[in-house]
Amino acid sequence: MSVPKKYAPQAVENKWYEYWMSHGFFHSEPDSRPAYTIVIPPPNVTGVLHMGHMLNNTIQDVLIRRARLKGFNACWVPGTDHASIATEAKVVAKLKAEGISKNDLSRDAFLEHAWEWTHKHGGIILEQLKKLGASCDWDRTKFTMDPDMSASVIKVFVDLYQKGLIYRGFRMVNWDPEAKTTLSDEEVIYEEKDATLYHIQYKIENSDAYVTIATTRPETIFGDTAICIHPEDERYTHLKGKKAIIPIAGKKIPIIEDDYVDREFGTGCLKVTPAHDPNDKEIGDRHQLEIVDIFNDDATLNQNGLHYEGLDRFDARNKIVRELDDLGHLIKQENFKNKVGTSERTKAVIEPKLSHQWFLKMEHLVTPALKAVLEDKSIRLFPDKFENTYRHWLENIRDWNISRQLWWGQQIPAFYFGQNPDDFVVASNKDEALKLAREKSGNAALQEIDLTQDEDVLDTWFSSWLWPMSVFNGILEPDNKAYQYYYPTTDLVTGPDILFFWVARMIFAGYEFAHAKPFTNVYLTGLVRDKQRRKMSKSLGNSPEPLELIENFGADGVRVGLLLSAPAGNDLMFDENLCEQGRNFANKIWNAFRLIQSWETDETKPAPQYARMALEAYGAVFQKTLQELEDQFSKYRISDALMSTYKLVWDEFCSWLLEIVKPPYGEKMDAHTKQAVLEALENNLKLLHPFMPFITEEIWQFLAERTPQEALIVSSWPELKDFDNNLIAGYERAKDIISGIRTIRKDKNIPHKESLELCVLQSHETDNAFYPIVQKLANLASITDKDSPPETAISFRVGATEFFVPLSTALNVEEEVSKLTAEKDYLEGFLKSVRAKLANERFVNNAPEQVVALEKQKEQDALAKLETVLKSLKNLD
RNA sequence: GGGCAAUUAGCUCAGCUGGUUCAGAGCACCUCGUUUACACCGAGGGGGUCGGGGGUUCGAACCCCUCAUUGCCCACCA
Repeated sequence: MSVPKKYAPQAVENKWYEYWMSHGFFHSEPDSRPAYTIVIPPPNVTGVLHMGHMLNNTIQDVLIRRARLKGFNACWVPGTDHASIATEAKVVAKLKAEGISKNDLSRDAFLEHAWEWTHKHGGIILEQLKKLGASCDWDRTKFTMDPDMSASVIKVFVDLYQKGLIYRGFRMVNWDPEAKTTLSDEEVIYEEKDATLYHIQYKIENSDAYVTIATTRPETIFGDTAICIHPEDERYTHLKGKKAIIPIAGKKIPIIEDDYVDREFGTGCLKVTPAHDPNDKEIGDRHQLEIVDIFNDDATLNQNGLHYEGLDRFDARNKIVRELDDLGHLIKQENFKNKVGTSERTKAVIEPKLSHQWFLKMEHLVTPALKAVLEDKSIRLFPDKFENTYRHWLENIRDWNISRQLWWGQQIPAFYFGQNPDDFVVASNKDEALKLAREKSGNAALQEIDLTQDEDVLDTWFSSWLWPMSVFNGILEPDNKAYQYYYPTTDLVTGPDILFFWVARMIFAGYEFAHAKPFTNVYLTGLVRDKQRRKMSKSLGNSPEPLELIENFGADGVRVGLLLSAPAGNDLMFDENLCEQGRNFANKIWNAFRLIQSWETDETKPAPQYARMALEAYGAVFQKTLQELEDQFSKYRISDALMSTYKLVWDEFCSWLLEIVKPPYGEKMDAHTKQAVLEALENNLKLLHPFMPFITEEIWQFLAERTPQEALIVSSWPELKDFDNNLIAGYERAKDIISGIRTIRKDKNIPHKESLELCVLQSHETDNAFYPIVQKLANLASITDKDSPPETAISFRVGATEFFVPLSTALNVEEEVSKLTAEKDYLEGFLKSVRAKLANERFVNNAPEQVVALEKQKEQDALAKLETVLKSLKNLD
């Protein structure tokens, strides 16, 4: 098998992905090994892969591949989310484009379209993940609307209802007039917007007086059922007990007093519209005010809006303002900054609306969830700064509105049998429901046909909060082997934007239904932004096409690019240069491999001293890196871990080790050294594999004939061993000496081919051991000890040791003198400051002994250096 | 309105409980270098008064106060 000169990722990536799949390496079954489980944050079933998914899933794959190498039974469960509102919106839009209105379809007919759409577009995103190299257990792929998944959701709903945690309530909820459904508080995004504060005067009944209120929503005057003043506001005492007349409508409403009113704001007078504002609703409840709803479901005005009936709320606002102005009721308009809630999905401005909805009580669920994250730390958030956010949300949580006026999703298992609000039962199937309904109504003659199931479906998150359990069928069959084995899962990797939507709720569900946490570590990624820090979005066109990136840089390159600058919780400024760096790294690895495999060996040749030394030292450096990686991974500092690996391979392995052991031109290599280098390469491939699975497997398979069981993906992580720090220190000194000589060559324009001599003043044992390396790499004819500096030579120091390179060409005395003089000046200044410090009694008395001793050592070292500098200067005179 | 976090080289970020290296990395930049793995490369190099101001300390990028800027989260002031 010949090794191609260029590494061509595309063919290689497909080849190995198929190979891994066909040998079932991604598949996991419970066994005697410890489990390492990750469940994917299920993307929307009809979604398309974007850069956020790329980052997220690369991190998950790195974790799962490393766990697999470390001997865990690694299981990464993939799947998709039905994404109730998002998918329904897409289907509605698609039907609309075909000239079909959702209103004209029956529920069943609509669902048929939705399923068709799901089957057509569903799972595309999972296919895209395969290109990235995601080693998911595809046999376990789940969809949140799979029959068993839906059954889990229904079971949980019934269960919570029976526990009294789910209830039906008439409350003010967030209404999305575009999707015509309610939304949870979390699905509403508040944005500051420029608005107008209208001052409108209402006539006082039986009087010529007026009262002026300030409002941002003049269109709601038809829903006014009171004017409210502060009880102690002296400006308005004369209005107490009077009635005001709503302009245009002419309706009389009471003037009431409530200390909710802020006297400083606006006019100090508030119009009360209980049907369309949560605060007004509360005031209304306190004063038993009438509730007048003026909107239809699509936020057009209803018959209460009189001649504005049928108009959209914003059109109506403009027209009403004009009419008020014409009638002389508009006193003033002022600019005003207002927070407006919009729907996360449709962007429509949210309308507060009173309606019957299903709610889940949260109070009881919060307690174990707070404890796990903040007290026991049995669940850990990375980075931990999110603990604050988490705490705050949980401590201020309100009941969760879980019903949605949509069709795509799990239909609420509540069945109505009568006209009263309480005439319903909750059951997981119709038979059960009928039984309960007969009991509850006392009417044994009730038939199935008398039952009407609630039209609404459940919030998407009411199914995805079960995900870590339900993918293993843990809700329906909690004793099953897989669930017992894989749950609780190990890591969760997701964005902080769904910390409340999903992460916290999974923790609630875990403790409520499994009495155990759903996962141990939560890695929260940042947002992928463009170079200018803008969010990536379709409309800006600043989002690269992931598959094109993979095409251009290889999946390995893109993975490295994404990881290089993605510390947990920090936004990632994506730049194609990062992928280029990843691709370059792959190229480097490829060429190192090509170099090594090209070496011809001579069995009779002994291993040279320099190679033995370098390999031993490299071994220590490798172990040190291995140790660093343990630490970095335990803190989920994935980009640091990648950088450590990057430097190990590029700098230590390629730039140093390979350059040192490389045989002189035209010579063969000894077999022992080549073997050792090959082993080092294999170990590097193991460390690299989680980051760059494809190229590493490709090289691994080139290196030897392997059976499937010997594939890199299922090999083993290198063993952690003790290492000698002195060995590394000595090696570093050798490198410094080599750099010193390279600098001289560069300064003096001496080509590498021309060999030099090196003289050492005050030689040290440790340096000695590594001289063979220095001699080889710096192309030295000799290294000799000297008692005093040679006549014409350039000096440099490494640590306290003085080195000289005698030059055949005449030395530029002037240049040397000025260089040495500068050094002399620096050392003298340095000495002065150290001595000042040591002369400072307060320092000597207060600082720890160690620190003082170190200062003294620094003084001694500087003194010694100064001495040699002075000696050299004298020689040059 | 409340809370949290950040501010260190041109860019993106490290810098653990204040003390061994005149502050580190990667990328970018500059100089030189191609018959001998790789120009998707090599060698060498420049670059920061650690956001401003005060304070504590023998000693501060690190602790305290204050100001400024940015980001995020939460919140029903019309």
